[in-house]
Amino acid sequence: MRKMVGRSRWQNNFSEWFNEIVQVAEIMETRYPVKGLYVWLPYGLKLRNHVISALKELLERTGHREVLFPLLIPENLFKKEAEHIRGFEGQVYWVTHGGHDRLDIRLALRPTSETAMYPMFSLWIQSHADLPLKIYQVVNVFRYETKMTKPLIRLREVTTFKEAHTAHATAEDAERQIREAIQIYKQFFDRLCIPYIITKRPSWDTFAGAVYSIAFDTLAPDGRTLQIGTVHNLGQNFSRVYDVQYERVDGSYEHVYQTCYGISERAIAALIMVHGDDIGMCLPPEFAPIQVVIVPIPYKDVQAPIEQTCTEIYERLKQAGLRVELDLRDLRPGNKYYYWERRGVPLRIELGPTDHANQRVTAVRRDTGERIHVPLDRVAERVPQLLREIETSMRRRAWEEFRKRIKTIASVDELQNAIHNRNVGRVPWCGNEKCGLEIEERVEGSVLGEELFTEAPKNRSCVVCFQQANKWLVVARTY
RNA sequence: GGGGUCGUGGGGUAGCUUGGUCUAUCCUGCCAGCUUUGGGAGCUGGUGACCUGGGUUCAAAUCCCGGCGACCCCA
Repeated sequence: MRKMVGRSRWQNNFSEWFNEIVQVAEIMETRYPVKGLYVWLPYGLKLRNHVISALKELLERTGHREVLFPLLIPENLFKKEAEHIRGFEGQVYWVTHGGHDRLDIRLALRPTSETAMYPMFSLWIQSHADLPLKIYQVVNVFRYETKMTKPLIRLREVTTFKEAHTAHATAEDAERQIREAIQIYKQFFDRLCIPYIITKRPSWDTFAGAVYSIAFDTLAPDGRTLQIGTVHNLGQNFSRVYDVQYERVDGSYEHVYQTCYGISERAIAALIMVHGDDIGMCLPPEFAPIQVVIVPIPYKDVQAPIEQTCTEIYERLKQAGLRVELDLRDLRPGNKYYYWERRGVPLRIELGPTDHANQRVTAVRRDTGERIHVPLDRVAERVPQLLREIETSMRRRAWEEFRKRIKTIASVDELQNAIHNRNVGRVPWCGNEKCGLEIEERVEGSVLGEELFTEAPKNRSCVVCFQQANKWLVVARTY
């Protein structure tokens, strides 16, 4: 049996690895001549579409309806909510001209869509019967990043922003919606086999205009966390400004309570990085553009029958609903192995003279390198089974690796040490903003927030002020 | 926000310090042919590059300035 592929470059030269794989696996063309903009290639776009479908399915199943808003937002609407604009104004692209004419009102390329949508909400929502309103869209958004850009991770055009927006009659219902959103995102990332930690962002890192923000973070091989999803409770901050009111049963009026939540193509970045190794990607079968590749090994005297059998297998798997590719190119088998392995195809089926003589194929798992002989007449049942096994073990392995790198720690010094060693630190915290900010001063990481869905620390003292701690604060280097 | 390094065929590079036989090196890729096929085969032939704009100079891949782009470090 072949040993699992190494991960030294993946881990120690992650940035280089990532940039190379994104290109070599034909996810994106990174040479587009504008900073922070990239081209989706056919293979990458298929991957992207599968990811989008999975989330759409989860959103539709929970009563969200898809819409599509314009890209341009007039300045006066965009600037209505003071906090919101304060958070975004430094990174907005403005359209100032139409042809030769200077526009009277500048138009923003949406950095996010609250200010485009909520004026419409005020037209759409009249009575309590219109609530809750739950919509989403998958669009591009623009943010003028001044920092170094990186494909799929830090972009000036986020091309795959899956944003949901909801409106509710009561604060309680908005809270319920937050919990639903978290459940949806959990299921989504579970399907992607991406591990995550959920935190409530600290007050100084809340989404501009939100009451509070909750975020999902995963971990890159280089020890930085990657924010892959956010859920915001907007309270009535926006509905007051955009005058989104509804009429109650008793005839009185109230502003709606809102939430919004979004996921970008960072989910795809996570998919690539979390499951990668030194050769390249390894994609969970649900999302792999090609789930199975068949590689014939055509020795001269048996070439025709082997290719014939491969074609039959190909047809059979295709009929079983799998995304399968038959590689008949005139290349050596080894060359083809590397080719498909880099692209993350989860399962390879080889058929050579020995297999042929024994009426079997050799299946090779991308995640473990394990070789499995499958009788020809059982291929159609065994392959889907193997794909399920691959998914399960990919998910388990990813979570195991993730958990190992979340370190529970009792002092600031140890925290700095853990972060330095490419881990995520989890420290007892009193809940005071001052202590949180001091931690950011004293270690080379940032506060992700207070960990949610976990037991509060017992008999522990805050690592800064040594008062009774009631929360776990998660700290890491971040993207 | 501050500092630094760099830009040569599709990818990776040599050449730059000391300007001139650079008609630009090597590896890889790609195309054609032969030969091969159980982990990146071999041989032959072919294809293809000095980021951009200005400046210095008899002469610029090489020196200077701007732009665009890439990467790294610090806050």
